[in-house]
Amino acid sequence: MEKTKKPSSKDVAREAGVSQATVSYVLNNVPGVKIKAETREAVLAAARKLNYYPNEIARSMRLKRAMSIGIVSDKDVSNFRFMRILEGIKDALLPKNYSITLCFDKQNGPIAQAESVRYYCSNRIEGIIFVYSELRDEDYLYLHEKKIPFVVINSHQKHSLSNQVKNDMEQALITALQSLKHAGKKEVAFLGLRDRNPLDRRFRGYLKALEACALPMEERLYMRVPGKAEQIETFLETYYTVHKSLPMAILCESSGIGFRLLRFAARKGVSVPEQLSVIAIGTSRFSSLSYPSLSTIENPLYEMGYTGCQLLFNLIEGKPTQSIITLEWRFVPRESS
Amino acid sequence: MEKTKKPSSKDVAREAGVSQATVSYVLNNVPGVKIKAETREAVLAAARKLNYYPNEIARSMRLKRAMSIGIVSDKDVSNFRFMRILEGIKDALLPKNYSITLCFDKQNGPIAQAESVRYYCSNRIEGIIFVYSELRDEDYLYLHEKKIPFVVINSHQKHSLSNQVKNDMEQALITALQSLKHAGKKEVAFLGLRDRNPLDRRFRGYLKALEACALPMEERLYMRVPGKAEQIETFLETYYTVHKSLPMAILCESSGIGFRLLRFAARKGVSVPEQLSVIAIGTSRFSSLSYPSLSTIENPLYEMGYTGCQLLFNLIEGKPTQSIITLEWRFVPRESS
DNA sequence: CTGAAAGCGCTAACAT
DNA sequence: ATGTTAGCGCTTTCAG
Repeated sequence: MEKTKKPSSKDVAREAGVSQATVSYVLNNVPGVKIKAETREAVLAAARKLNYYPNEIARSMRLKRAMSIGIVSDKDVSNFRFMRILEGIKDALLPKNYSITLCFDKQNGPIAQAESVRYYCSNRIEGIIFVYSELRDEDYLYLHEKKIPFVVINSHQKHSLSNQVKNDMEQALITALQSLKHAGKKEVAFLGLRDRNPLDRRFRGYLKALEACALPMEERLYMRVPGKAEQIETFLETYYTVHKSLPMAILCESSGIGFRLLRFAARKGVSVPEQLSVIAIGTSRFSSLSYPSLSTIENPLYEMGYTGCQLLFNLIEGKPTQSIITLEWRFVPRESS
Repeated sequence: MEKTKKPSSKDVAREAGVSQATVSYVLNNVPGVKIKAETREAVLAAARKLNYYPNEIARSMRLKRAMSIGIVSDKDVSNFRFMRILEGIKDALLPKNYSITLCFDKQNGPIAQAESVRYYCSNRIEGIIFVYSELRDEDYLYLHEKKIPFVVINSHQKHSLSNQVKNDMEQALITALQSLKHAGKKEVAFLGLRDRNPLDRRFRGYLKALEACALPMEERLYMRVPGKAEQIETFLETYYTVHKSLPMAILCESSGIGFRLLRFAARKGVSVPEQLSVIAIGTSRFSSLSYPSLSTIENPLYEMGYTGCQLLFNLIEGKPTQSIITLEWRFVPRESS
């Protein structure tokens, strides 16, 4: 791997017949420094000729900024959600020319020894974004105390501490139910699993939305299936045999359950959305691929990444900023409603 | 965000009453430099007292090494596989104190303008690992020409070019079928989808393995279902009604299909593995969670990451190295076989 | 065994 | 409008 030494800004300066400073002024478009069009051209030409790339390390060193931020994520986040959030982060980073450093924090052990924190201390990164990874109270405290810029992007975090991008689905739920009501559906049922606590707030959100929309609230509309997702089919089968029909509209706890319901309806010859409207809570890669395509209420993943990153930059740059940002879920109507 | 300036090695030196050089010698354990135990202690104590972390940027600058490698991955890799490979990479990186920089290469456009290459040119990374992302022939050429250290970790790459970690499942398939034969299974069927080209090599591998094991090769054992994974159940239902039984052993194209088969068997009261042995091709997070747990033939994901990273380091450091490494899949017997 | 000093490539006062 | 120069924090000859 015979390395031909890379050209430095000095080389460019010599080639263009100017000083190193001028090269820096031109290449960085330093505001307040006027350069004659002629010299500017000469510099750019020289840089192109030598195929010059500024050495980011030297730049970092001089600016005393790492030009990178650390991302630590839970291993079990689905790739789809993680990537979507990353895209948001990346786009917020792009104009700043910052890079992303992946950190592998061990779940156990004090955060002071986590890779992300060590990277921060050794100037490899300027701040940390925790994506869907659980932070303990003492971790929050430590990060604050050490004045480490950080942001938590997480929908399941229990308490509302600072530096957090949260999300709220109440409004989107109301919009969704409202649209069902306008379509003439006089009742909206809820289909989900009973034994899964983390998603319980979806059921509670549904109840609140029912109330807000003045839709009937009755026990028989709460289709909460014990066991695992596989039981949904069996449940529907039984329900259908007993009632000889399904509710006019069903809100599903997750898109997975939404797809199951669609399949069931197709098998029974129940037409969607005429006889049955289906809306699912949650973002899925397949929502628009099913037939009929699945109406969903989606987490603002991209925005969570984008906004979270901007929040982090405000912290890094010491700008005043909100410490908790709440983003709204979106109702995305498709063919099934 | 009031920054209290971080201590430098100079501060540590002053605190310990030694020179900056000595601090460097001690902290880096420079080979060939003997330090009196007494001064060493003084330095370490001072470092601890000041809570000193070496500035990695300055270090990079001086060493002219970025101390980071770039990872570019296809967005559609499942998180499970990607993370497993990353763990391998990470572990290979750990003793070297290198970090991982995520690169977002656009699929289209010349690789010369991809983020990974730009990062390399500007000294942010020392090499690139492409994980499951398609590289065109001209990309290979470009990377070689520019002498950029890179490695491709990819099972689906069509042609065998250089700098690649490939994998081979032939041996593992033979081991698996052999074990079925020893368990007294006189025939092994294949269950998979017909209309999916990328996995076709699994079926071909199965045929080869049958031959190697001297097991019967008959059309009726090739259960290749047209359509999508959902059709598997219907297919099995029909098959079972017609034949009144299932083959004694079935090799499944993917773990998803394996789970479907297990469920079907349970429903029909077919005991696994006594009446039916099941083995699936592919790594899954759930293999050991089903009942009975699913025997699988697994891609060496972790090793692909680990070895790929070592290969990259050989390239970076200019050491002689194999340019293509092939890793073997593994047969992991569990309860279902 | 330890210290003094040079210098990596860049930017930003300060000069001119 | 552009050049001169100091120095970011570290490693590493070279001297002692």
